[in-house]
Amino acid sequence: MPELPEVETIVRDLRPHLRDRRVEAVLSLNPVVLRFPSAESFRAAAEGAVFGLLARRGKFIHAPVSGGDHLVVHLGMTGTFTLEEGDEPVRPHTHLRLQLDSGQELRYRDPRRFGRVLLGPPRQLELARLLPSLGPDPLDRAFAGWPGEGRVISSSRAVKAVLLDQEVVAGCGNIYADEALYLARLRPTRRAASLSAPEWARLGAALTVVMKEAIRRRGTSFSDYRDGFGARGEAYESLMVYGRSGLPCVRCGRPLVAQRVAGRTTVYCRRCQR
DNA sequence: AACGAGTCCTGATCGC
DNA sequence: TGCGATCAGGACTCGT
Repeated sequence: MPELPEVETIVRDLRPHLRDRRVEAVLSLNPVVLRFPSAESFRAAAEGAVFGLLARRGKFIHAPVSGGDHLVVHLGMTGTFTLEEGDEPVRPHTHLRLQLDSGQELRYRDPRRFGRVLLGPPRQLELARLLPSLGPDPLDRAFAGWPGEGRVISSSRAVKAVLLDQEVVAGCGNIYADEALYLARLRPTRRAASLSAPEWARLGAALTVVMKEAIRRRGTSFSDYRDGFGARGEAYESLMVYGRSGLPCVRCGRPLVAQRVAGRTTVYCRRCQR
């Protein structure tokens, strides 16, 4: 599933290629993935629009266009957002095709349709609750020291559940929550309120480390993820726990265990994570 | 407040 | 070979 590193990779890939590109035509649009506005309004606003500089907010791709609107894309579980040549075959489940003045096409594809597309002024989308409010981003400079010098997060929820809450940390999903907890040597089932300030600081630092390392490897491809040009990432090989249930812990050699926490499959080491 | 369960959805995998 | 069951889960809603 695309999380922060995957979305960041896509944004960095596409940013220089989309800048100043004009949308010649909306070649296809599946209304089921369009949360706002109507298909008619989308077409009217998109055609002729010129892209500015792409940005990422949590797991959302924000593509500003002339006139102040943002084309906002969330990839859900299986979404891809790629720049392809116009004569490339259109794959199944392609829900949006924008023809650009470069002859290329910007394509949004999502077999499982958990993702979404919006177009509008970002502030208005937030006020209308079409976009959620997001917590601090592990890639921001301001994230250093999260959750705050000497601060803790008082919650009865499992610390894993807290990491998956986009209002607490923007961009963290199941893979990197497990990886960060492993790096910080914290058991995912721990009640958040039981973590000390140094443990929180460790976790915050671990989040930034695992995200940056995954970006360096251009994201984790274990199923559907592709970068902005349709290629796979190679972070899967460097994962310490995710997808490694039953395999030896790289630190102590004991088999990693899988357990459902906060409704998600969670993998950790019973010895190394306390 | 915060949990679990249900919902959406398709493709990969597994057992028979 | 092929079929049905199961599982994967981000974000959201609803009931407890």
